[in-house]
Formats: sequence, structure tokens, C-alpha cells
Amino acid sequence: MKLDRKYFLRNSVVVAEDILGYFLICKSDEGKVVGKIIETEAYMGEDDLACHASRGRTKRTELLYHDAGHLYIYLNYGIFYMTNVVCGKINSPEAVLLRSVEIIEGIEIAKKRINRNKYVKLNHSFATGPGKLSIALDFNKNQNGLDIITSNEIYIEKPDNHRRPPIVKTSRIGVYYAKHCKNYPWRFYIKDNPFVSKK
DNA sequence: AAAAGGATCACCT
DNA sequence: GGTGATCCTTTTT
Repeated sequence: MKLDRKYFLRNSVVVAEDILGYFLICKSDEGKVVGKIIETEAYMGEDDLACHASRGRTKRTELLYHDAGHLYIYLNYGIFYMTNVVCGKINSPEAVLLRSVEIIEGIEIAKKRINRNKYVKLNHSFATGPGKLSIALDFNKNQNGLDIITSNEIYIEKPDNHRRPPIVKTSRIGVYYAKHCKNYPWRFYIKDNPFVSKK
């Protein structure tokens, strides 16, 4: 069942954990690609020094303050797009970063996208890590701000037979600069899953 | 106009 | 475990 806006109105830490195992669906001219969500991170509020909103409300972070259920996509390292879903109430800047998926449909389309990208290599677990995930699902600045509740092309659904998987909570990746926030246990992944980006 | 900073990746040991 | 490559956006002068 497709998720409604109420689902994302909750705290991003809650959503990041709950959404593991759900299906991310992306249709485009190239076809349909479906990824099972394996790994996420929560970024929450102006007090979270790892969150973009910690530097205040700017043109870039404006989206985080708006309605939940929209994509927040930005370029990092000048090369990679990071794909997030905005969570929480209006004026509460929160998001869930999608770090890794297991491609369960449209694998040839996803491989083709990885192959034509200059910065990544196709290997056995090719949609692991937020940069590669965005390439495999063709997320870029064109989808920034897209509403995944009303869209029929890009959305998330709870599988019919969903059971809550065993989950590992740990600290977030790449936020070494975030002082006391860097060790917050806001990274979640499905235990023992081969598509987790980093141990 | 210039500088600095990355929510990464691939490859190495 | 660690390092270097990469180049766009944001911030500062």
C-alpha cells in the first residue's frame, strides 16, 4: 500500500527505522525500477549539527521546513546526489536520507545507469551508498521538491506481506565534523543484509 | 571574485 | 582501517 502524508509527519528518527524493508518505486521513460530500502539515516532539526538546517533557514534548506512527503535532493562533493524524504511537521526541519536499496525490479535499467556514470563502478552490490542509489534510481536535482504522496511516478509503498525486519542502530556516516551529534545512533539498517553500504 | 567545504567512492594495505 | 580524486554549491571577502 502506498504511504500517505501522515506517515511522514512523524519524527524522522521514527520514520527512518520504520521504513526499512519498504519499496521505493520509480517510473521513468526508461522503465520501472523498484528498490527495497535497506539502510537509512535520520537528520533532525536545527540542533542536529549534521543536518543542513543547523546553519539556519536558507534557500537550500527551505524545503526541509515545508510539508512532509517531499524529496530533498542535493549535490554533494560536487558529484553525487543525496536523496532524502522530508519528515515531521511544518517548520520542523527533518529528513530521512536513503542510503541503500536492494534492486528487486528493473535491475537492467539500474545497471545501465551505473555503467554510464563516470564516477562509480558496477559491482555485485551496486545500489549501496547514497550516491550510487541516486544514480541507480536516476534521482537528481530535477526531482528536488517532488511530492511522493501525490506522484504516480515516484513513491514508497509498504509491501503486502511486510514484517518488521531485524534492525541495527548505529552512528551516521561521514558526519565526523558534527561535534557532539556525530555519535547519535540515527543510522538504521537491516541486520545481516548484504546490501548495507558500510559495516 | 575567491575560498572552502563536503550526508561519497574506489582503491590500497 | 586509511587515502586521494572529484567539482558544484555555499559562504565569505
